[in-house]
Amino acid sequence: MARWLLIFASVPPISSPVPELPEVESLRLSLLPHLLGRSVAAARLYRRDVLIAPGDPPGGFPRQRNRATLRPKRISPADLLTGAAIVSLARRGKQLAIIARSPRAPTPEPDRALIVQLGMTGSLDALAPGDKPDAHTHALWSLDSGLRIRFHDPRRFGSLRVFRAIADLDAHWAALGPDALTITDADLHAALARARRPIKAALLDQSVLAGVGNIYADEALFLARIHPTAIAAGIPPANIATLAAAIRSILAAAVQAGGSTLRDYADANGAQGTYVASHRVYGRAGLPCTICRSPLSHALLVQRTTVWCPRCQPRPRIRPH
DNA sequence: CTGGTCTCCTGATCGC
DNA sequence: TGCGATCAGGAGACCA
Repeated sequence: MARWLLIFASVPPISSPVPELPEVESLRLSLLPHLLGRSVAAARLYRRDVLIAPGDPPGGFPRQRNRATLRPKRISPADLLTGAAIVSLARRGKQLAIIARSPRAPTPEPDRALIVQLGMTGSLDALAPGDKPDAHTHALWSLDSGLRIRFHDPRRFGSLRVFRAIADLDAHWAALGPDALTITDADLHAALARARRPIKAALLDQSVLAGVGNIYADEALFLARIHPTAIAAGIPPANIATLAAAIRSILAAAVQAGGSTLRDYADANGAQGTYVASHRVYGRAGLPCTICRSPLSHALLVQRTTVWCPRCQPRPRIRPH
């Protein structure tokens, strides 16, 4: 029993209300020791609409009102990794890939993968022994170790994506921009060079840069003192370099914080998620800027709440052609 | 091709 | 106390 508790306690739910790159990376790191080398003894799918498989209708499967245990046609048990051995966990942007090898794979190389996309409210965590999957549990994997991992997502913006070959996963990820955690000045400059739209919109586009969401976009722009509506391609290279550095440092700090959350949680004091990112602008509209004390501005940009400091992030002057 | 808008979904919060 | 309205947001569909 003690062993069970130890395993369970070290696979915590993610800490942030909205999983972005740091939360996914923390999740990946926390899952590694439990999943690597393990085989999937059984997998169960409760909602077909969270799964995206080759050949599915464009726009995804019809939304399902009620939860049910499924043995869906056109999906083999192997698609959910049943019987496969987990070889590695990879991340690109906010996507987490479970890479596995089927028992009778023709080569020793991994031959399939499952991408977990957490969306807004998704999580991947251990189901405590004795607990039953609740209404928001959409998939459940039982490992040969006895550990049960669930995909939990109340709002169902998340998804599971099936890949029957590693080449297909590579192709899927090739459509994403460079990973934000290690973005270089040159790569960010190249990614934004032809973007004639507000920098905030470009940063949120995963095909431009993979891993930045609404929270970190605002935080990085604040740190780099760039106005969110500045046209991306018109931002001077020096400022783009500052922005790249801001993105890297903010994300890296948040990944570290995820690690500290892990340790806090292992203390079993119930204070899981005690780390709350010290946001400078996100969620602080109208409050004083932490640098100049001006009230922070806010507006809707690309359908997203956007907060910035009108003094620290001055609106760029329109440059004539 | 690019970029802007709509839509999916449900828990939390707010006003009356 | 209750209940309806509103909001939040990732990313794919869709359209100009």
